[in-house]
Amino acid sequence: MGRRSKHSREEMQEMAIKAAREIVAEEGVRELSTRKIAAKIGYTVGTLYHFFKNLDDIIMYVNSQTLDMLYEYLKHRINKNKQTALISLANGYLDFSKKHFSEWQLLFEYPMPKDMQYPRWYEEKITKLFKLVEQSLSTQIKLPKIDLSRKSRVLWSGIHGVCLLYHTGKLHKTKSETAETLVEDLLKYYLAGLKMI
Amino acid sequence: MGRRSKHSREEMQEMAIKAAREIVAEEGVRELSTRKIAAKIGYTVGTLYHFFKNLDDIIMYVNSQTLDMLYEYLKHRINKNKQTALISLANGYLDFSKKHFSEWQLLFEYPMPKDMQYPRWYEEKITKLFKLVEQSLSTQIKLPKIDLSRKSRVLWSGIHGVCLLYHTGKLHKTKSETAETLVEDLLKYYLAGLKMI
DNA sequence: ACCTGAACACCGTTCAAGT
DNA sequence: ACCTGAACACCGTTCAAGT
Repeated sequence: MGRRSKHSREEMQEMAIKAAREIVAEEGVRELSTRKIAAKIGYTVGTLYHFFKNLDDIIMYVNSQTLDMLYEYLKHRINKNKQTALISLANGYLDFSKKHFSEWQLLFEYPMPKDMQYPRWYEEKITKLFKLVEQSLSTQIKLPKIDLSRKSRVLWSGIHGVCLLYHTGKLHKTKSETAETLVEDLLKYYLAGLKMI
Repeated sequence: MGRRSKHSREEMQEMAIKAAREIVAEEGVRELSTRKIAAKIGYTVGTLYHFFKNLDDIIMYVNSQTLDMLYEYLKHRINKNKQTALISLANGYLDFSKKHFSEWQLLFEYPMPKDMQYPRWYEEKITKLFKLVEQSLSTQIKLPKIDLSRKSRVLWSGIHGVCLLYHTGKLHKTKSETAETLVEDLLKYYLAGLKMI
C-alpha cells in the first residue's frame, strides 16, 4: 500500500486532534480511543503512531486546544470594574465548564501517568491563563507583585474546586447550592480578608 | 464446574474490593481491571458479575472504603484549638492524599459516567466527612447554623482544589509553592473575611 | 445459586511488508 | 517517509453449560 501523501504531516496531526476532540465532545471522555480517531479521519490505527507518541500524547494536544478555547472564552469576560472583575471571570469559567463539559473533564479528570511531563509551550498556556486571573485580581485589589501570583493561584484553585465538586457531585449532597453561589461566597470572603490585611 | 461455595457472598465482595484497592495502590489507577481483580482472588472474570453490576460498581465500593479511611485519618486530627483546628484538618487531608495518592485519585480523578447515581449510604459518608469540617470551622468561628454548611463546603472545595492542582500540576507551573503554603493562605484570608463580616 | 470457559466486541501499541 | 494489515497482549461484559 504505502503512502498516500494526501495530507501533510501538520494536516494529519490537526485532523487527528480535531477528531479526538469531537469524539470526546459528542460521546464523552470514556469513549475516546485511537481506533475511533483513526476511523474518523479515514486512516488505519498504526498511522497515528507515526505522528503521536501514544493516546496520552494525543490527549495532551486536545487539552492544549481546550486551554486555548478557555483563554478565548475568558478573554472577553475581562473588565475593569473594580467590583465585578473576578466574579465575571469566575462565572466565565463555570460557564465554560458547563458548555464544554467533556473537554473540561478530559483536561482535569483524566488520570494521566504521574511521570507525564508537559512541554514548555503547554505550561506557557497555563501561565497565560493565570495572567487573566492576576489581571482581574489586581483591578479589584492593589497587591504587591510577589503576592499576586500566590493569591491568584489560591483563588483559582478554589474556584476550580467548587466547579469540580459541582459537576461530579463528589463532595456535596445538597444540590440546592449552585456553583455560582459557592464561588460568590469564596470570592467575597477571601477578598474581604485580603483587603483587611 | 459449578459452584465452589468456599466463600459466602459477603466474603466474595469483600475479597474483590480488597483486591481492587491493592491493585490501585500498588500499580495505579490505570492498571485496574476486572480480569486482574478476578485473577487476584482466584476466580474467573465472569464470577465478579454475579456480585457486582460492573467495574464502575466495584470502583464505587473501593471509593466508599477510601471515604472511610479518610474519615478515620482525619478524625484523629480534630482538635479544639481555636487557632489551628482547620489547618490541622486541611493538612491531614493533604497528608492523606499523598500517602494514599492512587486511591485518592480513583476517588476524584476517575471519570465516572455522568448518569452514575450513588446510593444513600455513600452520600452519607460524604456528609459524615463534612461534619468534621463543620465542627472544626465552628470551633474557630461562631457562625449561624445556616452559614456553617455553605462555608464548610466552600472551604473544603478550595482545599481540595489546591490539593488537586498540586498533585497533577495542572494549574501551576511554579513548583516552588507547596500545597501547604497555598492552603494556609486560603484559610487565613477566607477566615479573616468571615470574622470581619 | 454459583462458577467456568468461551465467546463477543472492543482496546493500545508494534511492526514487517509494501509504495 | 509514510501507510497498511495483521499481530500481540490485553480489555469489559455476557452467557450457555455445568454442579
